[in-house]
Amino acid sequence: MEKKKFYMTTAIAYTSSKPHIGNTYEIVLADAIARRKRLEGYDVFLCTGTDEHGQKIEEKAKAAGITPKEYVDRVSGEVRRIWDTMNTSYDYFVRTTDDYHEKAVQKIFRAMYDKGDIYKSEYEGMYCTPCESFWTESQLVNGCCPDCGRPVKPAKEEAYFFKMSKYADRLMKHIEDNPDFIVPESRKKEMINNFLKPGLQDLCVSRTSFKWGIPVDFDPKHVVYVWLDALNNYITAIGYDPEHPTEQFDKLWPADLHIIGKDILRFHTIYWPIFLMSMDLPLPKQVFGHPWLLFAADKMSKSKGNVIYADDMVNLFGVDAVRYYLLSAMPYAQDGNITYETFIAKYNTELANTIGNLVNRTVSMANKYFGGEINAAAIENDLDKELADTALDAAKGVQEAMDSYRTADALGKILALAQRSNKYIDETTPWALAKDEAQLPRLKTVLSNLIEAIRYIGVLSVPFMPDTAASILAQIGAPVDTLESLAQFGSADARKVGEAKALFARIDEKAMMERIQKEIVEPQIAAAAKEAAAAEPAKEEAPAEEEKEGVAFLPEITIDDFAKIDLRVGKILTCEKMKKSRKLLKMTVEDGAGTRQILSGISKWYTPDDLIGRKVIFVANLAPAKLAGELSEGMILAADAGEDDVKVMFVDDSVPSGSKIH
RNA sequence: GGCGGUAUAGCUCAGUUGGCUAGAGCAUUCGGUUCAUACCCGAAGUGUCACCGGUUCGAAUCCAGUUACCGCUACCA
Repeated sequence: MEKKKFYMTTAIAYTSSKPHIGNTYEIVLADAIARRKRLEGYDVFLCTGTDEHGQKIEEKAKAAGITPKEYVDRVSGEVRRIWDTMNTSYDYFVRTTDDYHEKAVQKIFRAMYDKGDIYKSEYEGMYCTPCESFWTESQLVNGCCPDCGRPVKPAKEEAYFFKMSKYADRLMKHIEDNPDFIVPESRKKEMINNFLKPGLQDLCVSRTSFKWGIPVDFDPKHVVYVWLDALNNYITAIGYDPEHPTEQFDKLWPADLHIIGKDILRFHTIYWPIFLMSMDLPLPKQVFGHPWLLFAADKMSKSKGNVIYADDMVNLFGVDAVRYYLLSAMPYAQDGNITYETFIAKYNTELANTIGNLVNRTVSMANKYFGGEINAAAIENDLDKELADTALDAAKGVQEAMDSYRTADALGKILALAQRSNKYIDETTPWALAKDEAQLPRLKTVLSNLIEAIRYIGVLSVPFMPDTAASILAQIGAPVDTLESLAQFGSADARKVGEAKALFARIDEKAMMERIQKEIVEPQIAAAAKEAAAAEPAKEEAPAEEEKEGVAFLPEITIDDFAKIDLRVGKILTCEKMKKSRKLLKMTVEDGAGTRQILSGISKWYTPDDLIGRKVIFVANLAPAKLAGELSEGMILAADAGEDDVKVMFVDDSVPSGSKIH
């Protein structure tokens, strides 16, 4: 009988910098699901890869003094190395700079154009380079990108647009008809309420402002928008070609599961399905937007020395321990935490003490008492029955949990079996049985049952901790690792077990924390400080994302241009939080001639009390604008004082209101 | 402002369609055991299940409102 196919993908990693452990979570999650599906008998194809185009990369490469291709080759290689370090069993690694991908995307673009779904028009607005996004004037925050807060440049370009609205109704219907299309549920609501219900805007799908992308073949000064480029990896990787159908594509598509981070759900549940509709291709069956892994609920940041990289963790603790943590500590629909302390605690109690020690003590006893000879498991009393039931329950529970990709629940079932097995040892006291010749048959049964329970643990662990599972199965001499062998407790034959070998060495927390401090935290802080100190554009190492664009200056202007701006000193007379807005403060400012109302988006950093009575500089001749229903007649000057920090420019109280600033 | 989510033991979290004295793991205290990686097993707990009303024989669970935090989104100079 032919095996049922299961095509799944991860998002492709953007090659702007090395992925930290939060990014790595995704491929490990996907790998665990893939391995489990294989165990269940599916013909699984897991695809992952790297997303390598875009202006951001073009600029990073320039800063590094190499070509974009050299740059992405390096980062893509690094991504792949980490994926391999994590022992992930992807079947294919796609790169958006691969020749076949680029050609296919060009054909897809042309087909959409020919069909009338893509049309040529003009795009005008403010452009944020790092975010690769256009913004309207009104979207800007303090004249900067609302997403990242960095400066934007005015830009106008001829561009191609995709008619999103054409397919909106069909997409809405699809989402309604297929309740499992978007999971978790809460994410689905965000997509429907924020995008589909208000109505979709046409999407700009080409750029002329930079070169590093896939050229539109019939209009080569344009490159294809990164998302229209990147999303198509899911079909080009398996051989999609609009002109020449391939057997592999016909077999694998539609994808059964796209695993992505919750932050890019919009692209995968709105744009991607619509692109597919335009191509007359079936939609993927499910998109799972997983949560993110956070460092102790704090954002990871190099300057704090708390960026955790997967390879560092693997060096310290071993690949399976890291996989175990990622897969067991993440809640299903909420962000999870990781700290070195919680990692070590979980490692010691669950892996070393509960599972590792169970295997070790059991195999040791089998060798000690019977030279490793054991029988098939046998149920002789209630204790045996309970152990067997727990094992069968674990097999069932893991299946159920994995049907909805709840790896934490699945691992919990495995752990529970290990705990029950340890208890079984206490209840049956093998060391006491060993002292009585007449009890030896019973002792053998006890050990055989234990080994059988451990076999369940081994087989069930295969998708999560492949090496550990293999070691467990080798130690107990169990050749089988199929799910069928778990249908009945005691299905493994009498045999000889192998040597006992510790699976997870216990960690001395104090010593380990000192080592981490010295080997990881301190060097990281030092490196960050060095990077910050070298305010010069970095050359060798790619600069950290945060500090990249901050110092870019705007184009030169003349003194006449400057003279157009009427800067004045004003005293804030009243100030209050605006009910309708989270960011805005409404204030009355004495401007020398009278008073005026000014709104400012600084309520995150200042309370009204901080401002009332203070003198500030404001732009007096800025065209009034209506914000959140209120009029703003000017703009208070404030500085971006750092990442997510704003400081208002206060003026000495001796300066009269209305004073002009030169 | 709109939409959504979360608030449960010191910590991290489970709690399915409302049903007995509200759970698990870690940490804490006490007891047991010695095969094993100073490990394992047992016991003891502590909770106004965010707050306030309501529906119900009965609510952590359903409904209305309030507060706090988070996410998405929006025309916030």
